[in-house]
Amino acid sequence: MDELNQLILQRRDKLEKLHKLGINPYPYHFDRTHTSQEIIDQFQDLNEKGVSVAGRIMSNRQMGKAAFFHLQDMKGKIQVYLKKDEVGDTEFELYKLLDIGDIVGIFGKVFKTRTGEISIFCQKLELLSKSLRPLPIVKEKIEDDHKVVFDPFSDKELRYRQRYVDLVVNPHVREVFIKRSKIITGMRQFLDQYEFLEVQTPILQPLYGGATARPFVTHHNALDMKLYLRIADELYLKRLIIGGFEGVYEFGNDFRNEGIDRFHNPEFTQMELYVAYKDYAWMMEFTENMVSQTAHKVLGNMKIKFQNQTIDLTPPWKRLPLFEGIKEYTGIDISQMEEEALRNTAEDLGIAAENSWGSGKIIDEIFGEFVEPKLIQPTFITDYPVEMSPLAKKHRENPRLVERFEPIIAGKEIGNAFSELNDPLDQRERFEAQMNLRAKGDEEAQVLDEDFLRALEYGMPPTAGLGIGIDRLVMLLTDSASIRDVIFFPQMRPE
RNA sequence: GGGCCAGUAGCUCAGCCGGUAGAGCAGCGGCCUUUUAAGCCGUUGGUCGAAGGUUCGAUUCCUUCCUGGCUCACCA
Repeated sequence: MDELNQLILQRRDKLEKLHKLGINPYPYHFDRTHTSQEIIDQFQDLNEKGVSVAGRIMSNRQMGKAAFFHLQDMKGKIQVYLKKDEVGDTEFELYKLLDIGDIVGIFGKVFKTRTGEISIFCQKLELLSKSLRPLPIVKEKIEDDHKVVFDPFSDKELRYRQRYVDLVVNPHVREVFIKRSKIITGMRQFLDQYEFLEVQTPILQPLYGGATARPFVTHHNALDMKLYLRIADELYLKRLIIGGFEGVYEFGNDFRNEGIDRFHNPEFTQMELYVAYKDYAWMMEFTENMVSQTAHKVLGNMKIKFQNQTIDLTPPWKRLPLFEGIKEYTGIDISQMEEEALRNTAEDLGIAAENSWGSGKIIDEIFGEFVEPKLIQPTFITDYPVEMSPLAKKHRENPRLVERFEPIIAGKEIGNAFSELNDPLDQRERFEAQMNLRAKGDEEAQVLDEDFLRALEYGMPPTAGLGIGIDRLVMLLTDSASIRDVIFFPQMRPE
């Protein structure tokens, strides 16, 4: 508990006075007829008409026996003009006990002030919730048609810890999260056109799989067993394909017990999709259509600005096989190299390859260092080495590769997809190879899932699968530099 | 985990080659019945992130720690 400072004590004092005036500072409901935005949009029709609005007081200018203040609701702000002659002594007393941050309801007539601002001439004022804690005051003015903000609430630590305050005083933050919601809705609408089934699969799993990452571990008391928070949905969604659903998707949170930085939060959102009888080539087209159409729906454009770069999401996106990409950006053809040669090449390129790394890991490092950051425009990197992708189907033309792609935009992968491995014997071998890596000390190597293999043995149709990192996509479409700006409550150390 | 930077009033920030703190906004009091970063006059408010050290004296110098940001490493 922090101590009650003077400002809070003053507000508690006002609360007492309100009680003494017989006013309930926390009443039960309020009937509003319009939002702030509706009044502004429909001013021609509403001028001189009675309306009621509700919202939080965000500014206050008292001038003797009259006052102006702004109310903020979900859609914006509207000015209220109040004068003592109109509302009477009692309500003017109430007004004087109000603070910025209080939530009030107003009945009044729409009008335009002398300076031209659409406002409400208050006839009745009702307190809906007394605020006891001072909000950061952010002042702004319109200059040359754009908004100038003074002393914005900008301390990142405070903004993340008290996101509720951030949302109240920083409209652009609200916008980002509205867009986030629209992006997810847009994707869902796109997916539903195909009649895919939206499903939920377990978050608490006895075995974790579907990705290479360290898990969070927890314990179930009644069953007295270890459980893991999922690192991916993949293996359960494929079980559903085996069960006969021919298209399933899930928006869900995955949990990875790894570092935190501006691209990583331990808890993040992913959309995974699996479609029977399709392959990764089909999925590439699907992906570029879904992302570009969602962007168009939310932003009205397929050309977007991201960190001072212009990115064109219009399909088709470039297809670039992994080895060709590495050749293009390093001049070295590593496609035929064995582990030893790869290791030497990596060293020559200045990458300190650790002993536990297999060839897949080394290739991934070279790619991540020399190619990925250069891929600003949307690019599908395709055809990864088989060791890097234990759940992907071997390439139809080259058994050393798998049919996999990652969509890369602005130098960051936003997803991962493949023709799903449905050969149960091959899958068992791949799992075993992973177990060997694990035995060598690779803590992120995947674990063998006997039930998943049993499911595969019953037969899974040819299937294409896709995972899209929703947080990264939202960053891209909202021009946000940090994942913390697109997650309401990013992980923080306790205060 | 490494490197760099930051933490001073409710918010945004000054100050600091040592002498126990300032501004703007907010708040409080006064004037003001169409203002808009309203204005004018007055005024309250701080264990200067925490602990230790150096010193007659530390917000200022040193050490350690805490929290956060950026960045590198690992990863989606």
